[in-house]
Amino acid sequence: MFERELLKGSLGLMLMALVEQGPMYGYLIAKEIRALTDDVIDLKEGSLYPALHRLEKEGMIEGFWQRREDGVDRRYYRITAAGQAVLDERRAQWSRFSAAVSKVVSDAPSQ
Amino acid sequence: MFERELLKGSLGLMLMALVEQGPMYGYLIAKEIRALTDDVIDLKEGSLYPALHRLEKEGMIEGFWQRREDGVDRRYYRITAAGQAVLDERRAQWSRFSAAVSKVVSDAPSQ
DNA sequence: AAAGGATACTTTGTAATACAAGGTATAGAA
DNA sequence: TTCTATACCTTGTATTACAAAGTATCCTTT
Repeated sequence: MFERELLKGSLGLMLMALVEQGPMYGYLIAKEIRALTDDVIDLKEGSLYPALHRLEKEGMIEGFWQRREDGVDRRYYRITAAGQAVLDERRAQWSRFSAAVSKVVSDAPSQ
Repeated sequence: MFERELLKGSLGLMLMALVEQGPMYGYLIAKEIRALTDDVIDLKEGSLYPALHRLEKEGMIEGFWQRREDGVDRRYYRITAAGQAVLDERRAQWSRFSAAVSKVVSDAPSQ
């Protein structure tokens, strides 16, 4: 990912936002993000799984194993009540922050 | 700064965007960013000065000392030609990235 | 049948960087 | 005199995305 540093701080937010819509597992989350963003954000496994573990450890999401018919186990995650509250907060924070950066960065010189 | 991680990757961009408008020195840049963003982004000195040094070392901006009447030295920075090219690129990148995050994070469930 | 790719999860080590906390120095206000 | 604002600097730390490696299954292609 060439926007490596940009991703920091917004990855957890995106993961929580996706999991909020219903139980999802890691691999699918990565695919969803690629699809939604036209490959602008292409999450690597070394980022994705540690981030999910981190969020689970913090109590933001909770994971559970689900066995498919073919015997393959997948770890689904859903958002917790605490996670929902933090998500709402972080969503607002992202709005403020991205608007602030855009303002500073915007082509138009001040005034 | 409570949005510490969010800032990563966008700080250099903001500094270059401000310096693009004309020579500015560090302390003033921090004040400008606070003013423009209504204190949403409050740059700490431990972030600001190393970031300016980094950008200068990379050849994105160039600094020069200017002495005020009272004898105080200030280090002004202006953007370089190379920096201007990179800034244009990063500005576009920021647009793509922030739009992508906003899409993933947006309240509306997909479809 | 063998090879490759997609699916699906995991781990270890590394590089990058915002910031806390300390420092220096001057000028003006309380 | 003490405090605040101005203006710069540095060292050490915590965080975290990612590269790279591994495990295992299934399906498609050669």
